[in-house]
Amino acid sequence: MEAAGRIEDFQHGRVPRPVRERQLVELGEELFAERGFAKASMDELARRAGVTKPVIYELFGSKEGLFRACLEGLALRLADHIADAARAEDEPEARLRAGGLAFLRFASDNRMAYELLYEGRFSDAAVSVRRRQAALILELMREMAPAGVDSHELEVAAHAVNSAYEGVAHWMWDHPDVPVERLADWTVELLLPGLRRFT
Amino acid sequence: MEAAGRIEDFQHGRVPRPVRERQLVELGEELFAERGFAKASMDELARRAGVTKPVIYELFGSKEGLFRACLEGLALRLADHIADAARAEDEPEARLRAGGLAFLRFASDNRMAYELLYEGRFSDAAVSVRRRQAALILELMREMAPAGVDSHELEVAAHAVNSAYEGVAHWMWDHPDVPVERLADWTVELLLPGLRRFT
DNA sequence: GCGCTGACCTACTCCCGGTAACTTACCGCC
DNA sequence: GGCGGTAAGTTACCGGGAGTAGGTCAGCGC
Repeated sequence: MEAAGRIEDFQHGRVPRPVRERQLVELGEELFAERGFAKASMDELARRAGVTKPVIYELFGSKEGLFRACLEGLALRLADHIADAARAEDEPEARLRAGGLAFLRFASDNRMAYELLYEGRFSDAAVSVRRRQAALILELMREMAPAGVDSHELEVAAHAVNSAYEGVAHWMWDHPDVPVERLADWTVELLLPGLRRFT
Repeated sequence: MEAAGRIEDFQHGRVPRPVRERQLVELGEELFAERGFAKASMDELARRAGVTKPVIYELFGSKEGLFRACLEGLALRLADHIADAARAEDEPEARLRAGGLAFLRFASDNRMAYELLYEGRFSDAAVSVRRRQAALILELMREMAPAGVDSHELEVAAHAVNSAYEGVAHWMWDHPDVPVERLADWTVELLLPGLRRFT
């Protein structure tokens, strides 16, 4: 009987499936980010959502299914963020710098979300996230690559670039005092010379 | 009373703690490699070792404790493998190629062990493994870097190089037909130009 | 022989992912 | 308006795995 009504109250009682789904994904992202995959419990998610477990299992099939659904949104947000930043530039160097900076900013501002994306290399979910990121970079590179470049070599370069930035992100978390722009510059200086061949 | 006697039989009955410890770490590495951390069960390890669970918990405290102990050995082996290969060369380019090749070979020949090392970025165990690998590369780079190079920049480069190779390893698993030497060459060509500054 | 210590086991507890079977609110239709 | 049918949700459970309390049993010093 409160006038207030917290957000969750909107979803109390019976609600169409797609709404429940979005709500659960949202709460799932929070919970997984707080606790990590292993320590997040489905019972707790159910409690937070004001629902019982079978509802979640009806919608997502399993804990991993829910996790995938949560990753989906995160991965899309990250990829869009990077693609937008990179495509705003034309020159290869500016593209690399802008894309890399966007990535590092995302990792810096959404550390929990980022780590969620890569939790468990063994899980094919994380593997597919990495593949998609590399595919994005590959696409961006292909838009500028001259004809005659070996396709496999380009793919390998894309994977290497992607992972190199991941490594930089890890260093960044250990050194929060170093400005992200400087990191982006260093990484460009390291990678660009070897990438000139592809432009 | 069999003449045969499988290896485990040596450890049956009462045995000094350090021996049990080594045996459990060894069997643990196998089990974790087979199933991954999450799906490996302590009951099964106990069964394989011919011991009961409390023995394991007495020695390692928790499942994660055992996991750490297993990682320790793996990480050391990997690091030694790379350091030996790299230090056998003098020229920067040859070092990078040799070290990188050693890494890729390890990842190729011991995929399970490798993935074990990085299972779960969130787990601080994996994070510390990555840090140590980067530290090794940093050390190798420092042995050749001229004075006056910014220390932070060198560290970032080491992390980037390390992770770049991780990314290449992932691509490699998706393309087992491509010879590892070619991958090593491509990666050297990509990274070396940007590293010349540090040599 | 006697007790003490170190190696090991029995027999649990609790938590968590997952499920089978049942109940309730709502919506269209006569 | 009431009445079925279905979408939405619940209760009450199972199995398995991490972790533990407390007991057993062999050997060694004395």
